[in-house]
Amino acid sequence: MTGYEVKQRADRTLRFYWVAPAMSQVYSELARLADAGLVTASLVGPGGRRDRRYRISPDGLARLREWQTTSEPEFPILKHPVALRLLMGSISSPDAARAMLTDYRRTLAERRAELSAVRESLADRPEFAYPALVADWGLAYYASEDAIVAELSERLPAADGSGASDS
Amino acid sequence: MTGYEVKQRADRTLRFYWVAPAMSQVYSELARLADAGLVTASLVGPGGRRDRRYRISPDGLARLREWQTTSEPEFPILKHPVALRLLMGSISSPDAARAMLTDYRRTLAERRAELSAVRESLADRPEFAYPALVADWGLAYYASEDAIVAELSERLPAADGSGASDS
DNA sequence: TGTAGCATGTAAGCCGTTACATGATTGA
DNA sequence: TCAATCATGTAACGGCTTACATGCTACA
Repeated sequence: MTGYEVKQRADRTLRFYWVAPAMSQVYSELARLADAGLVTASLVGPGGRRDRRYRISPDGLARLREWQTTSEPEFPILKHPVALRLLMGSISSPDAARAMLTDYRRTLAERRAELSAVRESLADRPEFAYPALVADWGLAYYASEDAIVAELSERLPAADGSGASDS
Repeated sequence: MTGYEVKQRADRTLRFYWVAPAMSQVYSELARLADAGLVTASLVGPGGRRDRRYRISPDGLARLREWQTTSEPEFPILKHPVALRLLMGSISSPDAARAMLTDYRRTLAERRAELSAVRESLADRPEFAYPALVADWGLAYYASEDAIVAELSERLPAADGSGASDS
């Protein structure tokens, strides 16, 4: 794949479980991997274009496999701007918190639809069995997130004045 | 609070929804906030120790409130090393994937117990109503995570040779 | 002929980490 | 008296971002 294609692939699937890397990072990382011999590059394109097409090397595949099965996975890192704001809900009004949660459910629904589309494109394709499992994982996460946020919204105090104290 | 106390607080609650910052970051960030006038520092301690105790300033509180209610929260960022490895499950054996998921459920249970303890310490304390809501959010997440991982484990192909192809 | 998409990079900077470095207080 | 905990910082570096910069190809 070219760097550009790697970026497209990452935007399609990787971003749900990791980060969608910037183009600049894709290119610099690919260059580092090539230096380390973990991928090989070839210049391609009819008419001698300077597109670089990368392929994983046997060494790279071995290292990837080793990383995958031997190294201990870290615990997932979550950075949740909505939960972070809710944590300090007491400095503002319950209504502000409620509105924020409602908005969040909306964007959650959009994300869910995007991942659903990915999941459908993976159906009945044995070569994508693992990506399909992971997509289902993501969909389950979004479903549970929507359910708990709905519940939390209801548990928020009814509208009255404004913020109480915190410590 | 002192920087040290801020760090302890972050380790106790913030780490479930964000990151547990390194001590060094707590101190440098506190210094930046003090420079910006968003917190005020006072030297304290019997006998003239040089402990710095910080307090949020009126300006800081106003800015925090503004950030909380006015700024649009980003969508949560998840970095999930287990999902990332599972995504490429086809380069190794289903058994390796199964073992990884089993391990993950174990550490998930530990985390869940830790957050449960925090949640219990927050019970029946109206001043911690919002932190309690957020703790319940986290507990719901861990519960759903455990359920879906158990299900995915079962959907993994039964043991046979080793890895198939991927693309 | 112009614009959207394909394609590749460099530079500066932010957020967060680990490693390094220091010192006071409490209590076994 | 020694170890754990409280307490504060600096330096180097990693991963990732935004801004900046360039040029080709397909097609409306």
